[in-house]
Amino acid sequence: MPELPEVETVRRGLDRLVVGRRVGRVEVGRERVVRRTSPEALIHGLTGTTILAANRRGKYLLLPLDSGDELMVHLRMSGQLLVARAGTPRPAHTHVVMHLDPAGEQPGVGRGKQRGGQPGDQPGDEVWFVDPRTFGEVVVFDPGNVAVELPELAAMGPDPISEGLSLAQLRGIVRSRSRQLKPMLLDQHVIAGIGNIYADEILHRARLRPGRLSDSLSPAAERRLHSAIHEILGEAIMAGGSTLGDAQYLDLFGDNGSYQDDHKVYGRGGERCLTCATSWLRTTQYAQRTTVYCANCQR
DNA sequence: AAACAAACCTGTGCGC
DNA sequence: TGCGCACAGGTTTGTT
Repeated sequence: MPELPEVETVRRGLDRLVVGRRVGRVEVGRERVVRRTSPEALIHGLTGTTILAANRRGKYLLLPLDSGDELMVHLRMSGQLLVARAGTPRPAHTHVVMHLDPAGEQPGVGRGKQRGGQPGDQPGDEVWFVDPRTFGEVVVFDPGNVAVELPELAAMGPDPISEGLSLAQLRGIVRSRSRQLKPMLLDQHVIAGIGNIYADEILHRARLRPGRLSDSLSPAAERRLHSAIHEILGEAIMAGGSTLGDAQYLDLFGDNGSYQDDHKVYGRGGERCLTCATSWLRTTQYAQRTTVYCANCQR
């Protein structure tokens, strides 16, 4: 489900509510979501640690811990990260639960107000990892050994938001290979964070067809692609991401995004193009993914 | 090097 | 109402 804007929205929620908090008890339900290591490794790696930051690279959430290890969460297609007061009934498919000590108990590290009560005088919060399809995963890894423990991180392309992607950089990327633009945008080794929704929206904004070869762009077209990547991702983050009809994507607090209301092509196959108002949007396939584009606007 | 297919799972919506 | 099929935001792996 979630692409860069959705993961970024979750990251901001973690930054507000989870960073600076100490992890108490950890529960693991289905082992599949900790398949990279084991339930014991996750529980041992998290229990008693304090979360120092909430970072994101592409669709990966990376939370450094005061132990020196790092927590990685990937939502894949149907994963959600939600916070709730301890004791709140959990939804189906809740596979990992992290109990957070009450806020304000950590001297020195706390971000929120030090609310001066005794530890334990209020229920702590819980962070839930919920994932019906169990494609997502949760792992504690050693960042000093990332090439072995999370090799895909080391091989990932630049993240346009968290790391930046200059026009010169994008020119280097598109000219150094001859790839169809849609599969290229989806390839996390090339640029990190773009998925099926935003690839289509970016190409429509840039007025480029999904099948155009990356090394066939004019300098002006390269500029349009560069601008579109930043504009679309930026607007989507401002809107809190896209929540589709099935409401699978919700942020940390259970709220939906609103960028779905601004989609110009995704999910609109067969409709008239909103931009040119003359052509009908075509649905086709690239990289085994449904792709919608306007043959009039996009060349 | 790049394109393609299948695989990993569960839920939902649609046609019959 | 019930059943079967197609399809879904992602990524990896193995083949052409």
